[in-house]
Amino acid sequence: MIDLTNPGSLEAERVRSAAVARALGDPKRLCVLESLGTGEASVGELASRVSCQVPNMSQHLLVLRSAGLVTARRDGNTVYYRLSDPRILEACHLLSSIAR
Amino acid sequence: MIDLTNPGSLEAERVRSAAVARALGDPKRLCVLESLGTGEASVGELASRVSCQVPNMSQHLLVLRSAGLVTARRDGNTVYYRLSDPRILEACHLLSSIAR
DNA sequence: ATGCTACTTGCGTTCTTGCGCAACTTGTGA
DNA sequence: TCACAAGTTGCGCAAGAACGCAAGTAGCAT
Repeated sequence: MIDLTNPGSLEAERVRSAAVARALGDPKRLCVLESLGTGEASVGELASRVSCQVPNMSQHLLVLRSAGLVTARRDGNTVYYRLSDPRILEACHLLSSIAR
Repeated sequence: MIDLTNPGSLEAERVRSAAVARALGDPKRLCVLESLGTGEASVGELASRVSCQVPNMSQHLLVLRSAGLVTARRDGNTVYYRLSDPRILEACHLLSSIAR
Protein backbone atom coordinates (compact mmCIF):
# COMPACT_ATOMS: atom_id res chain seq x y z
CA MET A 1 0.00 0.00 0.00
CA ILE A 2 1.24 3.44 -0.86
CA ASP A 3 1.27 6.21 1.71
CA LEU A 4 -0.20 9.45 0.43
CA THR A 5 -0.55 11.07 3.83
CA ASN A 6 3.10 12.03 3.98
CA PRO A 7 3.32 15.08 1.71
CA GLY A 8 7.06 14.69 1.31
CA SER A 9 6.95 11.16 -0.06
CA LEU A 10 7.94 10.67 -3.66
CA GLU A 11 4.57 9.21 -4.42
CA ALA A 12 2.61 12.09 -2.92
CA GLU A 13 4.82 14.48 -4.84
CA ARG A 14 4.09 12.70 -8.09
CA VAL A 15 0.38 12.81 -7.36
CA ARG A 16 0.60 16.58 -6.99
CA SER A 17 2.76 16.95 -10.09
CA ALA A 18 0.28 14.85 -12.06
CA ALA A 19 -2.56 17.07 -10.87
CA VAL A 20 -0.68 20.10 -12.17
CA ALA A 21 -0.06 18.35 -15.48
CA ARG A 22 -3.74 17.47 -15.82
CA ALA A 23 -4.63 21.10 -15.16
CA LEU A 24 -2.34 21.98 -18.07
CA GLY A 25 -3.88 19.24 -20.17
CA ASP A 26 -6.58 21.24 -21.92
CA PRO A 27 -6.08 23.62 -24.85
CA LYS A 28 -8.43 26.23 -23.43
CA ARG A 29 -6.65 26.25 -20.11
CA LEU A 30 -3.29 26.57 -21.83
CA CYS A 31 -4.74 29.50 -23.73
CA VAL A 32 -5.89 31.06 -20.47
CA LEU A 33 -2.47 30.68 -18.89
CA GLU A 34 -0.66 32.14 -21.88
CA SER A 35 -3.17 34.93 -21.92
CA LEU A 36 -2.51 35.64 -18.25
CA GLY A 37 1.17 35.91 -19.08
CA THR A 38 0.56 39.53 -20.00
CA GLY A 39 -1.19 40.32 -16.74
CA GLU A 40 -4.38 39.70 -14.85
CA ALA A 41 -7.77 39.41 -16.53
CA SER A 42 -11.41 39.03 -15.56
CA VAL A 43 -13.47 35.91 -16.11
CA GLY A 44 -15.49 37.57 -18.86
CA GLU A 45 -12.39 38.74 -20.69
CA LEU A 46 -10.88 35.28 -20.54
CA ALA A 47 -14.11 33.69 -21.70
CA SER A 48 -14.21 35.90 -24.76
CA ARG A 49 -10.52 35.43 -25.56
CA VAL A 50 -10.92 31.67 -25.40
CA SER A 51 -14.40 31.97 -26.94
CA CYS A 52 -16.30 29.86 -24.48
CA GLN A 53 -19.20 30.55 -22.17
CA VAL A 54 -18.65 32.20 -18.83
CA PRO A 55 -19.75 29.23 -16.68
CA ASN A 56 -17.40 27.01 -18.62
CA MET A 57 -14.55 29.44 -18.09
CA SER A 58 -15.40 29.58 -14.41
CA GLN A 59 -15.02 25.79 -14.28
CA HIS A 60 -11.67 25.91 -16.03
CA LEU A 61 -10.48 28.60 -13.66
CA LEU A 62 -11.59 26.46 -10.74
CA VAL A 63 -9.43 23.63 -12.09
CA LEU A 64 -6.47 25.97 -12.46
CA ARG A 65 -7.03 27.43 -9.01
CA SER A 66 -7.32 23.99 -7.40
CA ALA A 67 -3.98 23.10 -8.96
CA GLY A 68 -2.49 26.29 -7.55
CA LEU A 69 -1.71 27.74 -10.97
CA VAL A 70 -3.75 30.92 -10.68
CA THR A 71 -4.99 33.17 -7.91
CA ALA A 72 -8.11 35.30 -7.79
CA ARG A 73 -8.67 38.85 -6.64
CA ARG A 74 -12.09 40.45 -6.34
CA ASP A 75 -12.67 44.11 -7.20
CA GLY A 76 -16.27 45.20 -7.00
CA ASN A 77 -18.22 42.54 -8.75
CA THR A 78 -15.54 41.47 -11.14
CA VAL A 79 -12.95 38.84 -10.30
CA TYR A 80 -9.46 39.12 -11.69
CA TYR A 81 -7.26 36.08 -12.15
CA ARG A 82 -3.50 36.04 -12.46
CA LEU A 83 -0.70 33.49 -12.67
CA SER A 84 0.47 32.40 -9.25
CA ASP A 85 4.01 31.69 -10.44
CA PRO A 86 6.02 32.77 -13.48
CA ARG A 87 7.37 29.24 -13.89
CA ILE A 88 3.94 28.28 -15.18
CA LEU A 89 4.65 30.15 -18.39
CA GLU A 90 7.94 28.31 -18.60
CA ALA A 91 6.02 25.06 -18.33
CA CYS A 92 3.71 26.12 -21.18
CA HIS A 93 6.68 26.92 -23.38
CA LEU A 94 8.45 23.71 -22.47
CA LEU A 95 5.32 21.75 -23.32
CA SER A 96 4.99 23.35 -26.71
CA SER A 97 8.65 22.83 -27.43
CA ILE A 98 8.29 19.14 -26.57
CA ALA A 99 5.08 18.84 -28.57
CA ARG A 100 6.62 20.43 -31.65
CA MET B 1 -14.81 27.70 -36.14
CA ILE B 2 -11.27 26.82 -35.25
CA ASP B 3 -8.93 25.34 -37.80
CA LEU B 4 -7.04 22.33 -36.51
CA THR B 5 -5.85 21.17 -39.92
CA ASN B 6 -3.05 23.70 -40.02
CA PRO B 7 -0.38 22.22 -37.75
CA GLY B 8 1.32 25.58 -37.33
CA SER B 9 -1.71 27.39 -35.96
CA LEU B 10 -1.59 28.48 -32.35
CA GLU B 11 -4.66 26.42 -31.62
CA ALA B 12 -3.29 23.21 -33.12
CA GLU B 13 -0.10 23.77 -31.19
CA ARG B 14 -2.03 24.10 -27.96
CA VAL B 15 -3.93 20.93 -28.71
CA ARG B 16 -0.65 19.05 -29.08
CA SER B 17 0.80 20.66 -25.95
CA ALA B 18 -2.30 19.71 -24.01
CA ALA B 19 -1.99 16.12 -25.22
CA VAL B 20 1.56 16.04 -23.90
CA ALA B 21 0.41 17.50 -20.58
CA ARG B 22 -2.33 14.89 -20.28
CA ALA B 23 0.22 12.16 -20.91
CA LEU B 24 2.19 13.61 -17.99
CA GLY B 25 -0.96 13.79 -15.91
CA ASP B 26 -0.76 10.43 -14.19
CA PRO B 27 1.48 9.55 -11.23
CA LYS B 28 2.42 6.17 -12.64
CA ARG B 29 3.41 7.66 -15.97
CA LEU B 30 5.50 10.30 -14.22
CA CYS B 31 7.16 7.50 -12.31
CA VAL B 32 7.87 5.69 -15.57
CA LEU B 33 9.40 8.77 -17.14
CA GLU B 34 11.60 9.50 -14.13
CA SER B 35 12.59 5.88 -14.10
CA LEU B 36 13.55 6.07 -17.77
CA GLY B 37 15.77 9.01 -16.91
CA THR B 38 18.49 6.55 -15.98
CA GLY B 39 18.21 4.66 -19.26
CA GLU B 40 15.98 2.31 -21.15
CA ALA B 41 13.90 -0.39 -19.50
CA SER B 42 11.63 -3.24 -20.49
CA VAL B 43 7.88 -3.31 -19.93
CA GLY B 44 8.18 -5.91 -17.19
CA GLU B 45 10.84 -3.92 -15.35
CA LEU B 46 8.73 -0.78 -15.51
CA ALA B 47 5.63 -2.65 -14.36
CA SER B 48 7.45 -3.93 -11.29
CA ARG B 49 9.01 -0.54 -10.49
CA VAL B 50 5.63 1.14 -10.65
CA SER B 51 4.01 -1.93 -9.12
CA CYS B 52 1.21 -2.44 -11.57
CA GLN B 53 0.24 -5.26 -13.87
CA VAL B 54 1.96 -5.68 -17.21
CA PRO B 55 -1.11 -5.02 -19.39
CA ASN B 56 -1.75 -1.84 -17.47
CA MET B 57 1.84 -0.73 -17.97
CA SER B 58 1.55 -1.53 -21.65
CA GLN B 59 -1.44 0.81 -21.82
CA HIS B 60 0.43 3.60 -20.07
CA LEU B 61 3.36 3.14 -22.41
CA LEU B 62 0.99 3.39 -25.35
CA VAL B 63 -0.24 6.71 -24.01
CA LEU B 64 3.32 7.96 -23.61
CA ARG B 65 4.26 6.72 -27.06
CA SER B 66 1.22 8.32 -28.67
CA ALA B 67 2.26 11.62 -27.10
CA GLY B 68 5.76 11.14 -28.48
CA LEU B 69 7.39 11.02 -25.06
CA VAL B 70 8.96 7.59 -25.35
CA THR B 71 10.17 5.33 -28.12
CA ALA B 72 10.29 1.56 -28.23
CA ARG B 73 12.99 -0.80 -29.40
CA ARG B 74 12.50 -4.54 -29.71
CA ASP B 75 15.29 -6.97 -28.87
CA GLY B 76 14.29 -10.61 -29.10
CA ASN B 77 10.98 -10.85 -27.37
CA THR B 78 11.51 -8.05 -24.94
CA VAL B 79 10.67 -4.43 -25.75
CA TYR B 80 12.77 -1.64 -24.34
CA TYR B 81 11.40 1.84 -23.87
CA ARG B 82 13.38 5.04 -23.55
CA LEU B 83 12.76 8.78 -23.33
CA SER B 84 12.49 10.35 -26.75
CA ASP B 85 13.81 13.70 -25.54
CA PRO B 86 15.81 14.80 -22.48
CA ARG B 87 13.57 17.85 -22.08
CA ILE B 88 10.89 15.48 -20.82
CA LEU B 89 12.84 15.04 -17.60
CA GLU B 90 13.08 18.81 -17.39
CA ALA B 91 9.32 18.95 -17.66
CA CYS B 92 8.93 16.44 -14.83
CA HIS B 93 11.21 18.49 -12.60
CA LEU B 94 9.49 21.72 -13.51
CA LEU B 95 6.13 20.16 -12.68
CA SER B 96 7.29 18.99 -9.29
CA SER B 97 8.84 22.35 -8.55
CA ILE B 98 5.56 24.07 -9.43
CA ALA B 99 3.55 21.51 -7.46
CA ARG B 100 5.64 21.94 -4.36
C1' DA C 1 5.73 -28.55 -33.73
C1' DT C 2 5.56 -27.55 -28.51
C1' DG C 3 6.11 -24.91 -24.95
C1' DC C 4 7.67 -20.76 -22.76
C1' DT C 5 8.38 -15.88 -22.02
C1' DA C 6 7.37 -11.05 -23.03
C1' DC C 7 4.04 -7.93 -24.67
C1' DT C 8 -0.18 -6.26 -26.76
C1' DT C 9 -5.17 -6.10 -27.49
C1' DG C 10 -9.98 -6.54 -26.42
C1' DC C 11 -13.66 -6.14 -23.26
C1' DG C 12 -16.44 -4.57 -19.42
C1' DT C 13 -16.69 -1.65 -15.39
C1' DT C 14 -16.07 2.32 -12.87
C1' DC C 15 -14.55 7.02 -12.35
C1' DT C 16 -13.46 11.39 -14.20
C1' DT C 17 -13.94 15.54 -17.54
C1' DG C 18 -15.80 19.00 -20.47
C1' DC C 19 -19.79 21.28 -21.71
C1' DG C 20 -24.36 23.61 -22.00
C1' DC C 21 -28.07 25.34 -19.59
C1' DA C 22 -30.59 27.03 -15.68
C1' DA C 23 -30.54 28.78 -11.05
C1' DC C 24 -28.29 31.10 -7.42
C1' DT C 25 -25.02 34.65 -5.11
C1' DT C 26 -22.71 38.99 -4.72
C1' DG C 27 -21.76 43.63 -5.49
C1' DT C 28 -23.16 48.32 -7.68
C1' DG C 29 -25.91 52.04 -8.68
C1' DA C 30 -30.36 54.29 -9.59
C1' DT D 1 -35.42 48.39 -2.53
C1' DC D 2 -35.12 47.09 -7.38
C1' DA D 3 -32.80 45.98 -11.26
C1' DC D 4 -28.69 44.77 -13.47
C1' DA D 5 -24.09 42.97 -14.31
C1' DA D 6 -20.40 39.52 -13.17
C1' DG D 7 -19.37 35.04 -11.38
C1' DT D 8 -20.33 30.68 -9.26
C1' DT D 9 -22.78 26.43 -8.53
C1' DG D 10 -25.86 22.52 -9.65
C1' DC D 11 -27.39 19.18 -12.84
C1' DG D 12 -27.46 15.99 -16.66
C1' DC D 13 -25.18 14.04 -20.43
C1' DA D 14 -21.70 12.39 -23.56
C1' DA D 15 -17.00 11.32 -24.15
C1' DG D 16 -12.70 9.79 -22.27
C1' DA D 17 -9.45 7.42 -19.08
C1' DA D 18 -7.69 3.78 -15.72
C1' DC D 19 -7.88 -0.77 -14.34
C1' DG D 20 -8.36 -5.87 -14.05
C1' DC D 21 -8.80 -9.92 -16.45
C1' DA D 22 -8.87 -12.95 -20.43
C1' DA D 23 -7.30 -13.83 -24.96
C1' DG D 24 -4.18 -13.12 -28.72
C1' DT D 25 0.54 -12.34 -30.97
C1' DA D 26 5.63 -12.58 -31.49
C1' DG D 27 10.13 -14.40 -30.77
C1' DC D 28 13.14 -18.00 -28.95
C1' DA D 29 14.51 -22.68 -27.32
C1' DT D 30 13.97 -27.48 -27.21
